[in-house]
Amino acid sequence: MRIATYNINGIKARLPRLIEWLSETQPDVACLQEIKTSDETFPVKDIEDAGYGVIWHGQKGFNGVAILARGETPVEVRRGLDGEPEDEHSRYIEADVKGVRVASIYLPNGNPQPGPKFDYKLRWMKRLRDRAQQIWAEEVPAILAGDYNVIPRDKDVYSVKAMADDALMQPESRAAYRRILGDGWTDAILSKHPAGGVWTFWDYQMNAWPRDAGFRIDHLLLSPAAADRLIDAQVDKDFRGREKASDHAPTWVELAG
DNA sequence: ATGCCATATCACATATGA
Repeated sequence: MRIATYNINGIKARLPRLIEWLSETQPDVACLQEIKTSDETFPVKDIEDAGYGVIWHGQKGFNGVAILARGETPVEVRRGLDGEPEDEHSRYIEADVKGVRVASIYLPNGNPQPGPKFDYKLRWMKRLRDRAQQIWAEEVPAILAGDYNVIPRDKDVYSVKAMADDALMQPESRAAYRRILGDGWTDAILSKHPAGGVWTFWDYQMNAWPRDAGFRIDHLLLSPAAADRLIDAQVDKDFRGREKASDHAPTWVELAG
């Protein structure tokens, strides 16, 4: 069973690419981020016509997450995180699908730092960890997948110097990510590619894609019951090079069974 | 400090992104 995460940077602009990716790679479950559309305007019919059931948590103009499942509709468990009722960003949706608990996560970018956006990022990461601990206590196979906007290690970025002041690799961002891993979650790409040099994002600017100047910010975190079934973890890098591509590439895990 | 590119919206200018 393959479970993927894909920040598509606008589902309307990316719809042909999304349908093509679903058709070519046939993921069993796909977590999307940055759908950038309201609940009312989500292209549910196009996705159903491609053979997928879907739940989504939209927002006009930016943010927005969804979970797709081949041949069935995910059973929603919750949308949004506790701890900050005034937070109206659509960044989290969670469902039970094909025997696995799956979350689609769009973690705040946090730039510029320092500042209120960075503070929001760190608060959001604490709220995510709180939810992850609740899921952990349920002892279900679980995958927390999405755009974490965190470069975990220096080996996960093309240039430490170029990104040194970016919110994505500040010590506080890394520490918050490490605390979640410290609770026992397995970073699937890290576990299969410990040497690093695996990118999931390439900026549209500064010729980043042709230079292969990327970094790793899209992550799949596995609970022990899911990690026990981990066969492979990869990036569909090819899709970053196509016409009208997202700046992220699809990233996925293959689980036994 | 800003633009570089891209997507979006009360669209020909501005917010957001990473």
